[in-house]
Amino acid sequence: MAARGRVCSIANALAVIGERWSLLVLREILLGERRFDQIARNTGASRDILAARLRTLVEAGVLEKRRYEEHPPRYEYVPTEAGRALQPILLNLMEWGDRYVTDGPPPTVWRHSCGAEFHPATVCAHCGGAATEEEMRAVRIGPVL
Amino acid sequence: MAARGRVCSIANALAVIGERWSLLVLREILLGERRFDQIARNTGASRDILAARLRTLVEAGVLEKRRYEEHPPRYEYVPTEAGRALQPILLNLMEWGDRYVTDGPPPTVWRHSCGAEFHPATVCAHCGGAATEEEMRAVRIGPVL
DNA sequence: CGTGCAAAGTTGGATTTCACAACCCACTCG
DNA sequence: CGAGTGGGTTGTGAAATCCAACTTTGCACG
Repeated sequence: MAARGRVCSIANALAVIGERWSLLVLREILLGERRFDQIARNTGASRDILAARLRTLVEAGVLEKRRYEEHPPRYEYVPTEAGRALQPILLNLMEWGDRYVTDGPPPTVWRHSCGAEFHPATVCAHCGGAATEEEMRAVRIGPVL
Repeated sequence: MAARGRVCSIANALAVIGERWSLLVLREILLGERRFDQIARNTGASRDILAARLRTLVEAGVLEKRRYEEHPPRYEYVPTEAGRALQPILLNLMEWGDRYVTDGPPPTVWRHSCGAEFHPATVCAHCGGAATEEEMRAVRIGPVL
């Protein structure tokens, strides 16, 4: 792992969930899939890579591996708090993909409890105001090593 | 490129910005860096990979390559609208990394115009309500091919 | 008993990507 | 002239990925 470049939590986050397939695995987990075969089918990842990714996500504390059957031993993967906290990232990725990459209508659609079709907006957690570039300024930026 | 797996804008988005270094390049661009050497230094990516990433991001319409000097020819990379629309994703990634990965205090801190230290919250764009799992339900989910 | 099926992986080998250093070219500066 | 800078390309070797096949532990049928 390169220790070079800017000291940055984006880089640190990507070291955990930035490898290929990791976020698609999380997508399936947060859609409710918990089993190896199902995750393999729904993501398209090959089984060896999937096994490796699940291991690193468990080690990183994003998923928990739990035995749900003794004989024969069978396992499921459930999200930890850190795993559930990735949902905003996935929602924003989906929105961006819908807008700028996917041709045609969005493949997946959510509805919010307010009745409207759900689209994410990222706002200031304190005041609820928009998080545009003009509204924000960097107080401190991680240095480059 | 696997055409397998679920039809999903998250997968489509990751096909564009999910390769290694792509999001760190975007981070630097959105921090205001525009030049090849500076992006190389600040991300830690090797120059050959960086050249490849910049090419694919330009082809995907996320960045624009612009000549800013004729003799000798010099280029800068500026974000398109699609590139600027990635900011919420980066802010949420930073927040998640601060909380669950980075040891110690956040390396980078923003302040919102309301005066508070900035932390992102993802809400329903229509009503402003929280985007928790209980508040949302999937109307349609992309099929698995 | 033998065959088939399922879940959750592991193994071996080919292919692709990545990393690192070195090099190139067009200029500018001293 | 020689050194430095910006923006890359090339060559080589290491690492990661893909794919298909195999393994293990058990259940269910006939």
